[in-house]
Amino acid sequence: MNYIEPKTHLADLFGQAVAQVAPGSAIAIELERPKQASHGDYACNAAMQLARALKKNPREVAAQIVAALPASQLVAKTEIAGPGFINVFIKPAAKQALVGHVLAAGADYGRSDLGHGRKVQIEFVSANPTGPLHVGHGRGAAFGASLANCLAFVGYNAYREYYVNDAGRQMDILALSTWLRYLELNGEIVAFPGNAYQGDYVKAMAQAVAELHGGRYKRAAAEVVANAPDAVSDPEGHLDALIANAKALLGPDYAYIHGYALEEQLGDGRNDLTEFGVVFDHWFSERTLHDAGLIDRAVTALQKNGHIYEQNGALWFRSTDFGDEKDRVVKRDNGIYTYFAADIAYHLNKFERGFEQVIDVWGADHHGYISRVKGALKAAGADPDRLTVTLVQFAVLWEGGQKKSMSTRSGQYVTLRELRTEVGNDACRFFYVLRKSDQHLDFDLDLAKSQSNDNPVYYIQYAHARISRVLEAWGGDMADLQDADPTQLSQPQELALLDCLAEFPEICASAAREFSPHLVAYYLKDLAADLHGLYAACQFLVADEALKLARLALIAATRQTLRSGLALLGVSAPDKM
RNA sequence: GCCCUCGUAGCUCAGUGGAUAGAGCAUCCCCCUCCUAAGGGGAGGGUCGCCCGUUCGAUUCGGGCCGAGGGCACCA
Repeated sequence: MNYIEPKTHLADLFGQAVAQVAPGSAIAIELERPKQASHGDYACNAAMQLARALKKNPREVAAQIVAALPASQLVAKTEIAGPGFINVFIKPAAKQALVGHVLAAGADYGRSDLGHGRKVQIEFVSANPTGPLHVGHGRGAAFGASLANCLAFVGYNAYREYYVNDAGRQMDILALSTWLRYLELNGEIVAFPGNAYQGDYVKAMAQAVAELHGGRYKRAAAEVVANAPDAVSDPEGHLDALIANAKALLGPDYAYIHGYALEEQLGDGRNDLTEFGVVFDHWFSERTLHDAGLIDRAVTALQKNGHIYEQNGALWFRSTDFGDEKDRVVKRDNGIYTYFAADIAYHLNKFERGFEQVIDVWGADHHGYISRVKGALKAAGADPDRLTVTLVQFAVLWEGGQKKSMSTRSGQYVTLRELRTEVGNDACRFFYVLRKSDQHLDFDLDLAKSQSNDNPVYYIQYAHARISRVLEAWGGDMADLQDADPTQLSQPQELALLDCLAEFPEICASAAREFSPHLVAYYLKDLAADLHGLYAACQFLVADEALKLARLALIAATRQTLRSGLALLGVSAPDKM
C-alpha cells in the first residue's frame, strides 16, 4: 500500500462533506490528534463549529457530515463522540505504509514546500567584533542557525547573514585599546581607561603587532593624552579624546591598527562559529553602507517624506509619529550618523536585495529598538511587516547550583569557545534551543556535561546509536528493508513509534512557522523515548524473517528521522557511543 | 512611569479554543543469561497566579489585578 499523508487527505474529505452539508459555509477544517487513543487517530470539530449557523444540535450535524464523507481507503471507522467530535480511526495498513515512505524519502522525509521558495533572510549573531563571542551570542547563534535550517527544510530560500559593525565608535575603542597595550609594551605607559577593552585578547593583539612591526607605531605617552578631559569626571570624553589623538598621531597608520584588530576579532568569531556548525551566506559590512552613500540616501528619503527635523545641531527622526515614545537622533551634532541611521539604511538595503521576509534575531536588551526601526521603515516608504524581530533572552550559566555571574565590561565573561570546549558542541547546540527563544535560559553546565540519561542530548543520540548497532549486528543490505512487509508491525510500541514518526513533517512546519526550533528538540525527545520503549519491549533480530525485516525497517526509518531532526538543530547523530 | 516576557506537579519546563493537562528531575517500588541499563515499567504528586468577559466550550483569546524578570542614551 502506498503511503498517503492522512491529515491532508482527511481535511480534503471533510471539506467535501462540509460543503455538502452546509453549502457556502467558510469554516476551516481542523483536525487534531486526540490525546486519548480511544478517541481515534484524528478528531474533527466541524460539526460544533457549524451547529449554530445551521441551528441544529452538533451531534446531528456530525451525523450528516459523516454520512456525506466520501469513501476512503485510509479510514477504518468514524465515531461521533462527546459534544460533537467526529473521531476518525485510521486503518493499520495505512499507518504501517509510512515505514516504506520514510525509507524511500530518506533525508527528504519531513521536507515540504510551505515556503514556496520565497527568499527569507535571517540576520543573527551580528556581535560587534570587539572581542570573543560569549555565551549570550552562542544562544543567538544556535537559535538563528536552527531556525534557518527549519525554514530551509520547509521550502524557504533561507539566507543567513551577519551584520558586521565595523564602522562605529566601539571599533575605534578596540583599536585604541590595542594601541595603548602596544605602547605599554614599548615603554610608553598611558593609564589604561576603565571603559576601554580590558581583555587579555587585546594584549595578545598588541603583542602580535609589536612582533610584526617593532616600534613603528610608538608615540610619546604625553602626546596620547594631550588635552584629554579627565578620565574620572568625563570617562567617555576622555576616551574620545584619546581616539582623536590616536588618529592624529598615527595618521594613515591608524587604519592599520583598526583593520588589524577588526580582522583578528572577526576571524576569531568566524572560526568560533564555524566550529559551532554555524555558517553564514554573507558577512555584511556596516562600512559599505557609509562608503556607498546608503545612509545619506536613507536619511534623505526620510527627509523627503517630511519626517526629519533639526534641533541643537542634530538631525532627528520624528519617530513619535510612528508610535515611538520619543524622537530619535539620526545624525549627531558632530556630523556623525548614529547606529540607528545605519540600521535604517541596512534594512532598506535588505528589502532592496529582494528578501520577501526579513528576520532579525536580537538580544532581548534591544527590544525597545523594534518600534523605532519599524517606524523608520514605514516612514521611508517600506513595508515594516516584512521585518520580524525575534528576541533572544540571555542565558545564565549554572554550575554546582551556583549562578556564574558575568560582566562584559571587565572582560570577565565565559566565552562561547570555553563553553563549547567544556560541554561539547552537541550539548551546547541542543541546550541553547531547548527553551523558547524569548525566555530566560538556565543553562545547567553539570547536566550538559553529564554522560547520563538525565542529559537529553545523550538520550536522543543514544537512541540513534542503538539503532545503528542493531542494524550493524544484523549486517544485511539496507535496500532489502524497503521491501519489508510493514503489516507485521502490531505491537503497541511499534504502533506508537509509527504514530510519532508520522508527526515529524508537521513538527518541522510548526517549528518554521512559529520560529520555534525548540519544538524539534522536544519532538526528538519523544521520538527517542518511543524508540527506547520499543527496544526494551521487543527483540529485533528474531528468527521470523518477515517480522525481523519489518522491525528493522521501522527502526531504520526512526534512525533517519532522528538524524534529520538532529541535523536541523546542528547536533551530530553518532552510530556508536 | 511606559514597554516587553513570564506565572502550569516539590524543582526545571513543554503544550493546547475542545473530551480525563504532559515530560524530565527529585521521592518510592520493580526489571539485564538477551541487539549498549547512557535503557525500560509502575506509584504518588495540579484550583494551569486571582477576578471578570468573549465562546457551544477557556489553562489557551481579551481586559483588570497580584507576583517575578528584563528593557527604556546625540552608546553600539
